[in-house]
Amino acid sequence: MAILQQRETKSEVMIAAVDLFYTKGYHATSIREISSKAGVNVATVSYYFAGKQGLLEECLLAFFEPYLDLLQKVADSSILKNDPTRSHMMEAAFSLIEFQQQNHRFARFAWREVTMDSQMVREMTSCYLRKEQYIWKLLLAQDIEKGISIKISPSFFLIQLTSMLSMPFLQSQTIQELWNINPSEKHFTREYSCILREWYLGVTCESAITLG
Amino acid sequence: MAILQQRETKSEVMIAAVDLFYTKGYHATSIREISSKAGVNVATVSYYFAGKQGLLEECLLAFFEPYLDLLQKVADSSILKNDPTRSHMMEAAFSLIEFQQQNHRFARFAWREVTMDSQMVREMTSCYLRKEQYIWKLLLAQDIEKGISIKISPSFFLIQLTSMLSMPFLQSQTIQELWNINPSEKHFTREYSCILREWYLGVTCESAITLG
Amino acid sequence: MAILQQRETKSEVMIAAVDLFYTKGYHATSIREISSKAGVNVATVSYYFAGKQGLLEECLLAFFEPYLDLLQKVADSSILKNDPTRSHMMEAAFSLIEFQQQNHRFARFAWREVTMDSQMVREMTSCYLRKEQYIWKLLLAQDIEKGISIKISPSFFLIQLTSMLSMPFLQSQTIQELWNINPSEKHFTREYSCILREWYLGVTCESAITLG
Amino acid sequence: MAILQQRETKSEVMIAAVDLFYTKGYHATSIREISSKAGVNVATVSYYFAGKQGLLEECLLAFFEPYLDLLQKVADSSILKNDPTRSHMMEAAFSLIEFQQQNHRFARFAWREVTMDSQMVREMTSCYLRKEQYIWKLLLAQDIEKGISIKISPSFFLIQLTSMLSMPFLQSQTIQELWNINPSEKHFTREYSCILREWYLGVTCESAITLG
DNA sequence: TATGAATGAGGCTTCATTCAT
DNA sequence: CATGAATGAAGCCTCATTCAT
Repeated sequence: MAILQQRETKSEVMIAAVDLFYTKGYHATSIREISSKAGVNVATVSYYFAGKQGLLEECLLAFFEPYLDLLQKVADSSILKNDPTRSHMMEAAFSLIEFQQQNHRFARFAWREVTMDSQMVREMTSCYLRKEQYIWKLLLAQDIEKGISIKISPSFFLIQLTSMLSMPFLQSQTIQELWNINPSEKHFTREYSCILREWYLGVTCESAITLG
Repeated sequence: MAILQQRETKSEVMIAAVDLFYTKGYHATSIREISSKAGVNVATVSYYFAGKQGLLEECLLAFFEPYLDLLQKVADSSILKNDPTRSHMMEAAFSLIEFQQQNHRFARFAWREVTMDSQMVREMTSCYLRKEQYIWKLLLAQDIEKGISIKISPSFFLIQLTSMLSMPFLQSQTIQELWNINPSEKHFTREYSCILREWYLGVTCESAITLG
Repeated sequence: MAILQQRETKSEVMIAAVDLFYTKGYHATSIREISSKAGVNVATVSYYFAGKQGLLEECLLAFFEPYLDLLQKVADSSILKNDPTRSHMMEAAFSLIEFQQQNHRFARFAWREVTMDSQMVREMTSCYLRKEQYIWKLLLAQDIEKGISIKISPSFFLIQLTSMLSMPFLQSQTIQELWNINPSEKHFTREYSCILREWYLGVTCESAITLG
Repeated sequence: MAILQQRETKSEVMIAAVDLFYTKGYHATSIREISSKAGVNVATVSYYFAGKQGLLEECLLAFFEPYLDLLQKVADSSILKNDPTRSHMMEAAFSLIEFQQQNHRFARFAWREVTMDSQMVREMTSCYLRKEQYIWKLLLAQDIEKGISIKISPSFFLIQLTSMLSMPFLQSQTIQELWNINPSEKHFTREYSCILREWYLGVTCESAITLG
């Protein structure tokens, strides 16, 4: 139970932190705000995360790790099943949209923070984004094997895809205000998958593949 | 000459500021860093911009104002010429890419800052982004009149277009590291216009229109 | 004991603050001076008092609250005893002189600060001085009931009395230099009570009342 | 005319300064506020007064010099006329009240500033207040010669008198709020002279002297 | 495990002043 | 005479952190 309590306190701090990072950004948020929002003492934050930077790292990991795990999982099962009638690439995309919608605060904050260039961010970029790229290339290769042909160059295709995955969360305010699409609402997943699908149909040639 | 000198000092401060904001973000940058980079006294910043926030505002305006002016100018001339063989929408897009490439630091910093939700940002969003949206809708309507038909819904089309305009600058590090496309280099304009064109061809039906 | 330690640090800061406020005035005193005089860190001041203004407020309260409490206490006991042979009004005056002599630094600083017109001062004035006036009027009415008759109008009487209570502390330097009466010395209480008594005898008609 | 213009600018600055000193005190007032209130450039203040402290000194002199001159003038004429039916002491008091009422802002600010103990204030005190004391003693001696007898000790008498002369201006807010006597209004002179007269009658024995 | 006291560093701003014009 | 640019110093405050408990 002691352990549980620790877990609880710790994750409450993280939730409060992400909430504030999401709104104001990492540097504009003080650990005093975080701790008071979480209802714990200021020292507790340093105690659990060894400083503010440690908290940031854990928060970023708490987003990127499951993000990559999910992508990996979809890729693995896709290889296992090897269903020729489905674009597992699109399936991965839909999953990631759903995951991000469920953690949209994490998503916005994480993608924004990756925009800065501190040493820590560069290290994370090197580690996670490369893995992500690797998996996408794999999935793309698989789709192509299945007979899907893309009208544009594979590089451009992947750039467009990956940026479409982060964009609505990163620029959520703009998106929401101008187009009335809100990544914080549940049905966003369905709506945005629709947009993705239309884009996909636009840039690929028709084939026997169905989009889940 | 006195005025000139003032202008010089002031714009040197702005240049230094944008450089640092671009790299580390607004809140992580201290005005001491800015002033020492600009080679002026700390107090000079507050003297010219009435505080750090004032500096931020002027920097944002220094990006969004010409950005919108450019878009407006292209829209105006497009209406004047009314050349049925050209997509003035794409021409606008190319111009904005070029403008942003020439001011890529401004661009990254501005789009990132728009990601935060402070009061000031919200006011700017209301003012500038709405105007931008309005012009795009106008241009789109014109293109459609000319006989271009888009395969996806107009809303989705504009969302994709506008996010493709900011994305490479906002996520420049990721883009560069993974795909070796560098928005800070001159030839990026050409390369990225290429990507845009392919996307455009993918989501529109063939027509007599040529893309400049 | 932790609480004790806190109290100690906090009150050491207050003592240092009043010492400096007394000498140079609130605005001319920096919290650096205060903290260094108190032997604590600069941040400690803001930690305990939430800023310089908070320190000022607590210092003023630390004077006006006991001041009013004392007046109230004398008034209460005066009503209880209802001794027809004593002017409880004068007794209250003597008590307040003694209290102020014991805290003459507080007194000078407080009365001087009340001289400024900031919002905070106005609020304090509204709160404390009105209560004080109310009690004086009560005491005066009681004295009159006992048969004391004042030669001058009650209003003028109270104005003279109250200003004689604060004057020697507020203008202590002048008083001391010119008349060699020093509010910081213990025997001032006796001396000044003498002055008060003479004044009182001058402006009231003789009666059976003795002045304590 | 050039000289006149200088005079005008200079005195406009002084008027603005006293206005602000009166309200917020010397240290809480910045020369930027003063200069902007006076409608001149910041540098002008340092130009005319050789710094902020110089401005303070001139403002204080601008009060104490005419104050003392007035007192001296009344004393001189009193000696000349030597009218046995008038208390020239009271006449001096009435004159000083009138003078202070006409310059009530100066008065409050000056008496308050004398409350601080900086080196400059001490020097001024030494110079002016001693002269004042000297004249009062002279006038008192004259009155006594005329047959007026005071019930209280001469020292106490002078202390009471001088403090009654500054008190209403120094503690004007309190006085005004509690007793509705306003030193900034013209008729205050008459009202307060009345209070003074009653006090005087209380502490002196009846005589043939009339109070103007 | 969790806290409150206390701190040193640094941040932003304001101030009074100077200097060239 | 009067000004605007620019500055160094200082002011207040907030921050992240540590330490004893």
